Amino acid sequence: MQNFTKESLIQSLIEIRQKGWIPTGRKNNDGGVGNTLEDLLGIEENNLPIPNASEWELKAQKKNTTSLITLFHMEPSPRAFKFVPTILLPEFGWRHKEAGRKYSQNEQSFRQTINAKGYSNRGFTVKIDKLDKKVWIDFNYKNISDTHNSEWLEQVSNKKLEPKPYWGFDDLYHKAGTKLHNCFFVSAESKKINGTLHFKYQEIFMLKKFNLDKFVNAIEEGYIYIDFDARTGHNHGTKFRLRRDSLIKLYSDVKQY
DNA sequence: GGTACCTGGAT
DNA sequence: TATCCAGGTAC
Repeated sequence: MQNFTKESLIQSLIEIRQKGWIPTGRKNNDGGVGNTLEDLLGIEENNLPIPNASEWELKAQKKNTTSLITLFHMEPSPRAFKFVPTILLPEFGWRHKEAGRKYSQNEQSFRQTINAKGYSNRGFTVKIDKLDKKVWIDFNYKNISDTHNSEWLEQVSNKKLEPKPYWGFDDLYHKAGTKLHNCFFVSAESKKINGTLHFKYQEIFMLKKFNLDKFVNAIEEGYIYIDFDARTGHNHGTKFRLRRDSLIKLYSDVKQY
């Protein structure tokens, strides 16, 4: 991999911006805007839990989306329980919308995008305990809305989530500190040209000094979401996510190029 | 092949 | 905003 410095990254990103419309390098992949940016920088695809380019993490996002930005992936503790594949998906999951069509008849889904502000309509929420220094997941069937089908309501009624999935502050600090300390955020316009998705990279933000206290406070105040994203055939992992404005606020030093 | 990471979405 | 969701790789 190329050995980037801050200066060479800024230069490369500005050159990419000057190229204008660039075809996606990943057809049929929602992550195309980020993958294509990595391709242009000569970064090989990997799943290593480290910054993309030397000490710099890269985030890209389509301009016209309201989707959340993923900070990182981390499965909850205790790891031995393997919460998502052995508990949350089989015991609390529901029939996938594409079961019997795109997927098998038995395809289950467990997707929850939740924060500390309140319970989702499937009864899940994020809790934060500053004394025990952990973020944990609660489930309470009393908070389930009755809009769900009776089969699922029956399945989870009176069910308890025990033990609670959690993330220790120290683990979160280590993950965020090593992966997110410095970051470039790049936005891109997108459109199809002759049927192929293209991106035009535009705003370039240099974000320095990720602030761990602000990170925990953002979880507590509900600006950071925990996003479970599993179906039977593919667990995409459990993510910590937030909106663009919230991402920028987590850094102490922000510059736009 | 299961699990846990990576890159991100639409309505 | 809430509730759903995508294609990849390492081990």
